Order: sequence, then C-alpha cells, then structure tokens
Amino acid sequence: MGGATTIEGALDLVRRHGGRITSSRRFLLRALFDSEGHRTAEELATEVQVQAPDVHLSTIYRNLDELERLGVIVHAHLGHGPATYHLANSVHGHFVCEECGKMIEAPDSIFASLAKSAQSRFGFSINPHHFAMLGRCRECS
Amino acid sequence: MGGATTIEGALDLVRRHGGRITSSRRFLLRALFDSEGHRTAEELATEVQVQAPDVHLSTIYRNLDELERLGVIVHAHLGHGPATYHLANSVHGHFVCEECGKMIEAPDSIFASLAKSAQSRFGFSINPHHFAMLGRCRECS
DNA sequence: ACTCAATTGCGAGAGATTCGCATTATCCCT
DNA sequence: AGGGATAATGCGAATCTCTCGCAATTGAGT
Repeated sequence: MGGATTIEGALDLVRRHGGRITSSRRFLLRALFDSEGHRTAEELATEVQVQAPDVHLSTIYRNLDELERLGVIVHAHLGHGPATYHLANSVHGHFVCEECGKMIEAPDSIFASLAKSAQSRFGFSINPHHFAMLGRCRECS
Repeated sequence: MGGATTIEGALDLVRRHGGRITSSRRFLLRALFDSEGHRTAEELATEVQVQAPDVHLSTIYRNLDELERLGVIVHAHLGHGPATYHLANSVHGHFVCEECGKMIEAPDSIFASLAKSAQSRFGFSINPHHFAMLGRCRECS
C-alpha cells in the first residue's frame, strides 16, 4: 500500500515530495519493476550499472532509502546476509529454511490468527513482512 | 532443551565436547546467567571486563559461538542493530515496536496456530525465536 | 613436570551500510 | 533560454558488527 504501480507513478511521488527526477532514479526503478525478485542493493547496483556504469553504490542506497520512505518499496531480512528490496505492492511474508536456505513466500492470510492473538493479548499490531520466519522446510525436517 | 541450567552444567557440557574450562568462559557464563536480559556481545564483553579486563571482544564472540553450538544460549535479532544473546532455556518469541523500539516477550503458545498452518500449507516447521516480529505497540498504533 | 591441542590476545580484514564534501544536475522563476 | 537555489551525485573514508590468522599462552591428561 502507499506505493505506486508504475515507474511513472513512482517518479510522480518523488516529485510531489520535493524530489527530482534523475537518471539514476529512473534506472533503479526500472530494475526494481523489471522483476518481482528479492534483490540486494549490490545486485540492483550491478543491474543499473549495465546501462549507467557511473552510478555509485552509495547512490543506490540513498535512492533505495528514499523510495522506501515514499512507500514504493520495502526491504526485508531473509537471513544473516544483506537486506533485500522489492516493490511494496507485492508484500508478503517469508519463510526461510535454516538448513538449506530455501525461501517460501506466504500470503498475509497465514498470519491472520497470529495477528489477532498479538492484538488481543498485547495490543500489538504485527507487520510480518520485515524479518523472515525461520524454520525447516519439508525436505530438511 | 539442549542447554544447561547452571554454570557448572554448561561447563560440563563444554568439557564433554572436548573443550577446556578457561576463566573467560567462566566469566562469560556468569554474565549470561546473572540476568535473563538480552545482551549484545559488546555488553557482555563490558560485563566480563569488569572482572577480567584482558578478555578480548573476539574471545567473547568465539565463546558465544561455542556456547550456542552446544545449545546453552541462543542469539536473536530484535532489530537492525547487533544480535542479542540469552540462555536457551528461556527461549521465547519477540515482538518489537518499529516506532518506539519497545520489546515484548511472548510465550511460544502464541505462535501455535501459525506453526500449524505453516506445517500444513508448506510442510514448514517454524522457529519463531530467531528474528523478532515487528509491528506497533499499543501506544504507537 | 611434559606434551599437545585448545584457547587467547591482538590486530587486520570482511561485509554491509552510512557519511562528508566538493561538484554536478534538475527544476523553478523570470 | 538563462540563472540561481538546492537536491542529488560520485567518491572515498568512516562506521558498525563480526570473523580470521597467527604467534603466544594455558588447561588437562600422562
């Protein structure tokens, strides 16, 4: 939610918040919209640099931060490595096997009853997207 | 489970696995057993160094790793900062407010129905202790 | 005591991310 | 179109957390 469903929509959002449209932003958004994958800042930088070799990794980080503040993307931690980024309009939970690293994307509905108990027991509204739920996949159990 | 309920029990476990009883291990275990808190490696090092100033941070990390392999302690990630360590015999889930940082410890039972759905839908056995569940606490909602 | 392997202290290194700063580029206003 | 304010960039250095290599030390069985 929040977010934007197209590159131009995202750029509009940037503009409306006093930001400027730069080519690194355009390239980064293109990389992000290109696939629904979970990619690290480094991977995104590599993709952007195919078209614009001078875009620096620190610029990627700064733009990722800004796009996250604007609600266009979110980042998630799937394990001990670097964070991964993806579009905010396809948020979901993550189950990651501690043994083999396999990742399963889960619809929010699977967290519904946890959300309810956390709310009634602690007044806490969960956001199940940010950190993965670890465990063992079928094969590794 | 796994674990050990006393310092001497933990040291026995170390010994039985071919490890040696050193004073830094004893001091570290004392710090860990001293309180049920969630403490970072750095905090534990500071505590240990009150009694034994020469114990190096890297020694703390190595001993924490070993104690975790033996099942005496576990580490959890409660946010973007450093990992926190605590005794394995008091594992629990963590709800952390994204706004104010407040942390709530939750009994495993609250994850029971999520565990059941993850198992039946994906054959996945969850371990809800490692990464915190983010969200908003009552005050910040 | 003696020996051998486990452990330690120390500093350097690695991985991910952030920061400072001078330079460049975008956008708004004539 | 031209100019000025300021957002954004490139670059390297710094930060934070944790890991590693290595020589020196120490614990524990004989």
